[in-house]
Amino acid sequence: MSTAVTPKGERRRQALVEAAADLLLEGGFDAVRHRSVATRADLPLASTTYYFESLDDLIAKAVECNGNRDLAVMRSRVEDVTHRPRGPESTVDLLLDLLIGPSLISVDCRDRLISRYERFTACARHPELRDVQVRLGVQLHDLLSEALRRSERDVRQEQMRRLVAVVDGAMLTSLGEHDADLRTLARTMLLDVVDIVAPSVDKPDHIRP
Amino acid sequence: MSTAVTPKGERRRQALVEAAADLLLEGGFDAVRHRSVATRADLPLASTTYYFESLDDLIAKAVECNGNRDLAVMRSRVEDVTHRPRGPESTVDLLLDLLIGPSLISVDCRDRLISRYERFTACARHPELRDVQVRLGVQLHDLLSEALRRSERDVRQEQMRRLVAVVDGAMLTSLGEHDADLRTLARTMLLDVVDIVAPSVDKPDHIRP
Amino acid sequence: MSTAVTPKGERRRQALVEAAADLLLEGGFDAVRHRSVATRADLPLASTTYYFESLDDLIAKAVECNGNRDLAVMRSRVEDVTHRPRGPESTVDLLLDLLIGPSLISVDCRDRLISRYERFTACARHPELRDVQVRLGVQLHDLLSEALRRSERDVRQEQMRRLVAVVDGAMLTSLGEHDADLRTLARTMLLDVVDIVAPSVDKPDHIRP
Amino acid sequence: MSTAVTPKGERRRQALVEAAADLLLEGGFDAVRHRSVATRADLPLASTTYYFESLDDLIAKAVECNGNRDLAVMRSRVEDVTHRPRGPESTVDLLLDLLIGPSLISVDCRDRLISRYERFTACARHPELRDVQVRLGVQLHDLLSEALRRSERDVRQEQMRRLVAVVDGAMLTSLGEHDADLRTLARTMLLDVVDIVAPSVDKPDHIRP
DNA sequence: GATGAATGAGACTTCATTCAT
DNA sequence: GATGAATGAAGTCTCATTCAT
Repeated sequence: MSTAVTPKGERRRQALVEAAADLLLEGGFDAVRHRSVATRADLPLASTTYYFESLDDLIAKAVECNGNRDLAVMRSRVEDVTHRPRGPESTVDLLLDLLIGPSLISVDCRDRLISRYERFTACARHPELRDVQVRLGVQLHDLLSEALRRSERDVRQEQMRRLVAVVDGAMLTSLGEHDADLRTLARTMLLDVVDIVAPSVDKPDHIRP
Repeated sequence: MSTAVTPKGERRRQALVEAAADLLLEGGFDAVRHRSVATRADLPLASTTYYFESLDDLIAKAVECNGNRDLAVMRSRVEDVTHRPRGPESTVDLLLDLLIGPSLISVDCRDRLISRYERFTACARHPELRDVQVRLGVQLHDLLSEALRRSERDVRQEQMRRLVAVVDGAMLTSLGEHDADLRTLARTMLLDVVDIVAPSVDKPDHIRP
Repeated sequence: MSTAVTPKGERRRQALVEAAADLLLEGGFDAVRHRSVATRADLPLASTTYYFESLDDLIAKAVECNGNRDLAVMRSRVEDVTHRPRGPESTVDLLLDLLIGPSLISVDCRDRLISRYERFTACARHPELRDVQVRLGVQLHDLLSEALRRSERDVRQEQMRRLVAVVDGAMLTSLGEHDADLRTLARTMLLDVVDIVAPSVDKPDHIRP
Repeated sequence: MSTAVTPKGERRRQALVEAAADLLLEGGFDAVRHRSVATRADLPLASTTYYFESLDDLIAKAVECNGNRDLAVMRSRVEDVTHRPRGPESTVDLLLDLLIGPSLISVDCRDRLISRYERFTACARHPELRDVQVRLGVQLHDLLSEALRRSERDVRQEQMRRLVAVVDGAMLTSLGEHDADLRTLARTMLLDVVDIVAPSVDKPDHIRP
């Protein structure tokens, strides 16, 4: 009883959000139903409508939850960032470590990635999700800035956005491929860009004389 | 009756696919239902299960149809490609003209774009869609190669893929933003990359003296 | 097989309407639910939405059905009308026989009456019921005209409407009373009016010299 | 604290009854729900079950409340009754002024009327409402008697009941019509009756020489 | 006394699919 | 071959009421 006690209601609400987030991760938006969420959280069906105005509301919360989980995972990875070797290749790997993770062996990891991109496309048809998404985007970029600063790389915001876009584009493409090794694919593509961009990534002072 | 006549059945099947594709475009996957498709095609409800094994089957065909439509639109744009001015900026605009279109005024155009990215993420959960997607990807790249060749730009396959990835990543990001001007956003980002990549894209010696 | 065969679907639809009409009669509007109707008609739940656009649609049909039943009952009573004795009292009884029935012993008969007046008030909040109600009103008045003509009474339209209004008002009032004998109450009130009106009811030529 | 202070509980109970009465007026019986009443009264949901045995109990109180409001409105109209001109037409208008009001422009006024007749029919299915209704009926007739006495018209109880029945019947009928002008309709019908009944209503000798 | 929390029952409706014709 | 008819399963959501505090 040393930690601040979360009121029971809030705990249940959170349990529902997390159940919904899990389902979202595992089965996409179609898997998030009142029934499935309630069952997963081991709570009565009616609790899903008691704690949330509508299913869309619950889904929005689940989306936010997954976004925050995504960020939390990345944040934990930032801890290990300092004192890395320099060089373009290392910068690329650093970025991939943060955005994608060390490898994609676990299904869970792949699901998290898929869900991330489903989140983007969902925003197109569901404007109510955009606020969440924008907030998550800001945090992501702060986090990446922090990571690059820690590793003493001087990468500008714009460069960073561009590199992230390349990763996103690469991931997106590979979602449509059979047995794609997402990380390797993104890595190749990223290196390809960075190869040329490199001077500005790791040695900013050399780029424009 | 010696000429190639599409049998009535085949015509109907196609009508259903196109109706489904329209719905997919306008309302996403959730909008494609047996009923809605039949109504849109002005055909009996049962024809949707008669001509297709299941709804998923019909959806797969609709996805393919929309992919082909996407390609057709781009193909028609390739016609106007020749004799363009050179320079990185023009290359970027060329690419955007092909991938996104001259502008995004019409809702229809925005829908086509959204649908394109929904297609990618859908593949992640529905492996049966990947074959189609791979085939479409190949054709897209052939088409882009052709376009660049026509405009006498010497861009390598890998560079092209990378630039497409940037566009895709940029588009994806902007789907999650309010009132995003998709084309301008992609353009800025692309120019940002190309600016540096430029040497290898169009006559490097002209960019940096 | 000598009668025209009603297609099965139409028979089922009618069965649902009648089940709904029964429930409407017995329990009022609140008693008409998808489930209750389906159960009563011994048909699957989904048939109620298959045959009717919505519950409101089904209710409207049930209302019409009950209205027609009401008219049918009255019509059958008209058969016995001819060769009645004259006199104001007899005119009143004739009207009551038609509108209310010979007595109110049976619950069924009371329900029919209650339902009739619920129909009126329902129209106030549900404009979609008014068309039906207007149509029924016209038929009622034709029927009453016919009845009075048969009994060789020369009552004018306006007089008739007025007398019907008295009956309706009396019935309405007695619905709010305990153990009210609806018919007797209406009779007293009607006689009270007719007493004075009488000359114009049964001896039109005497009323205005 | 010696004066008659309504305890807080009683005030709240009354607030709930009035909220329910408002809803009853505006949306009919279907609009009276625990939730809607609590929200309208700006009181906790549970207070609706705390202060009333059941929803039906609360509804009964709301019905009574609306009945009393109806009477209060009429009572206030009685104030202006004295020194009216005589004649059948004026008697009719007096009655209509009391029962219906000067005009039906406001929605609020129409709602009050609809609710009045819904009250009658509700009694048919809900015997627990009849006590209230009987009490209201007595008060209405006292009030009408008073009004007629004030205006120095010598109308007998039975005549009055009969005239009220005509008004009620006319109103009921017009609820089922499109765009009905309730007051005009009732007026025409009433005049039609009174025209003949007149002798006993106001100075018979003036009507028929 | 009062109420926030909670929920079982049931409301209306959609839909993929089956099947007899 | 084609389709109108039909339905079980499941969807979202409302609501009267109970109960612990």
